[in-house]
Amino acid sequence: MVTLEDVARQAGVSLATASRVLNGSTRQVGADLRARVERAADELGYRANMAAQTLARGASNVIGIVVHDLTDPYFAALADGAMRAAAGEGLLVMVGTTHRDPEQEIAYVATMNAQRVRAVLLAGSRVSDPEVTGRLRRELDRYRASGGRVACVGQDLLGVDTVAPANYEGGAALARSLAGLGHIRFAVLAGPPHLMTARDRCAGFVDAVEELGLPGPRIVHGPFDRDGGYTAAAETGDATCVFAVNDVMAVGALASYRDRGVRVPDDVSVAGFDDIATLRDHVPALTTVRLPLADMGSRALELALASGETPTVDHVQGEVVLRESVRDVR
Amino acid sequence: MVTLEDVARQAGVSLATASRVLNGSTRQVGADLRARVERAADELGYRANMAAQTLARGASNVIGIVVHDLTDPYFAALADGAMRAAAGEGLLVMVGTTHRDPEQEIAYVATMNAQRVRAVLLAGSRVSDPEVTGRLRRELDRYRASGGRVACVGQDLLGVDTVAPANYEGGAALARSLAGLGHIRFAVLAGPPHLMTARDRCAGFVDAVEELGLPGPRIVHGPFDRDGGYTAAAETGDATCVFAVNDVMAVGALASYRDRGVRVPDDVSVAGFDDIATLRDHVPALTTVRLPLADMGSRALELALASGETPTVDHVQGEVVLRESVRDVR
DNA sequence: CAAGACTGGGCAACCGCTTTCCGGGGAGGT
DNA sequence: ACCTCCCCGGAAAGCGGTTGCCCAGTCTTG
Repeated sequence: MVTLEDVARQAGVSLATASRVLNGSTRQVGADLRARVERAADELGYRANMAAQTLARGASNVIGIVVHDLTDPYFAALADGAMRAAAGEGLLVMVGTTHRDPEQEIAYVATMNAQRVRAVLLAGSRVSDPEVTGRLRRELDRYRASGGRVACVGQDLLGVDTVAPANYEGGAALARSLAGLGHIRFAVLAGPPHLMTARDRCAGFVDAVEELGLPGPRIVHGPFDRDGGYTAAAETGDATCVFAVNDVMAVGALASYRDRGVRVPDDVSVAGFDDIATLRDHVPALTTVRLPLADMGSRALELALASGETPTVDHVQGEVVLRESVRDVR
Repeated sequence: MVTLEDVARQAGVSLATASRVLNGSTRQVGADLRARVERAADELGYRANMAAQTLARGASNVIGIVVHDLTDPYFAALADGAMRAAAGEGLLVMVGTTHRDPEQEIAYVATMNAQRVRAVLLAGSRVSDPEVTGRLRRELDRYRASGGRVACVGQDLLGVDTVAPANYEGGAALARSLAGLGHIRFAVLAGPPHLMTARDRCAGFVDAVEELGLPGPRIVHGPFDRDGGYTAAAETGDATCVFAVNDVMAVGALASYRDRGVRVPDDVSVAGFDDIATLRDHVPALTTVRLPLADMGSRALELALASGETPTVDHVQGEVVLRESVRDVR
């Protein structure tokens, strides 16, 4: 393993000079020495040891991103946005996948803290359990106490910079659009009761429906993924319009109806949430609420890096996109 | 920032003892001191500084994964498999996204080397340019010279442990299946000419078609993504069966045909490659060649960590999955 | 009961790099 | 010709841990 000392010796200069040449410094180094050092480094195949550099500088150039599930396009898009922004700042990215286990999320914050990453991004829904949230907050505080920066994409529950998708408002806007098409009997594939994102989207939808004087939607809980949507879709009763709280569940629901010979949108209309890019070619095209996921990811990184005294909360509005999976029944 | 020294002082023990208690060691520490140290660490909110630990131990617990594009479900699945395996080994993951730029890939290897990661996984197709491959190899050699381990998912071109999907054979098997259904005039949406994965799949398909004595398929080049498939599908002429070299392109092709009123599979049959999970509910269901992506990712990590003197090459066979996007024309 | 084998605690060297501080030499000013 | 200032090179003190080694005390064991 080639060290800076090897390079310095080979070039016949001091450690200090070699360091200044190779790893940047405010100080100048004479042209001849500089060339000698560079040549030596090249010949020896020197690569700076970042661990040593981080230790000496007291600051790393790594950020951490903690996501629930990278194979879920929602998180992939979010992470991609954040990673692009990070690359733009010359930062490396360490990714932790919790597979939806809140304990894992806490553990990852501790780990990222140990890594002394410059910032941590928490992507993904909070859960409603205040005990878990409390422990997460404590771990975050511990991290921030030693100079770490944190941002979160999701609910503003952690007292940190947050990019908060307007889940409630998005659900409500969608409900109003669907009611505007003449739908009256709704059902919601509501996901898990403890997941805030699912809850907020569902609540916005239900409240809006009720404000319009329509009968309250039938709520069907279940997992937050494709299979959850598939299963839950079997219990939507006589609803003419079904809202799945995310696109992946909506696609599951569509598959379920298809398998059971229920036509969409003729027999039942289906809408989702997120507007996942990979799903845009689905047939029938999915009505949904579009969220600018990549922007949200990069925005979260910006917030984290810039974070000042009082946390900033950015509310991101979704945009209802009507497509052929819902029918106009007026 | 709380250091081990702070903990040791607060607990009234030496640095060595505190280290042995908190960060593991073969040496025993008496129960009372151990308790004192643990309490002090907890009170102070101590987190070991991994940079220091890495430096002192001379080995980090981080691995690097370099992918082309995380929002492409192919890479997401691969990365997820590798990350699960890494988590099982107690390793952290640093992810680099090249956005399909080979120079970026080389740069990331250098960076991962600087980070002294335990292993680097290179996921994704090689390109046919030998100059670029040569530079990548040199960078990898430099990394391995200092004890780094490397594995690759893709073509066995780097002289490292490799998980090699049988792209050529998969393309050929698919061709034989499709010909078996009575198809005669084929077209291939072949992706970019320089991308080995695209090339191999295409070559396998073409060779198999010709071996069967059928007319050579029409080859349409274009980008490796959804839009590439969409555009290329406009030029498939009178082919009755179209092979897109990956699922994402195939979905683009399906969209193109739909937009132009060409019915699939009635007017034209379409097949892809990879069997992307997110796309399994597509309508019509896509005929494809299934690759066990998550397993390939975790396998690559295993290979890298275990890597011995001579590189191992694992060939992974794909499995043809016939679904409704192709028609039996016999 | 003495001697050797363990146990467990602490000192200090070291991991590889950054950066402060010091000093020598050349340029510019008077 | 002398002084000052600036420029640039090097010595050395950290950064926060790990670990080899020494040593005192306790446990066997003949």
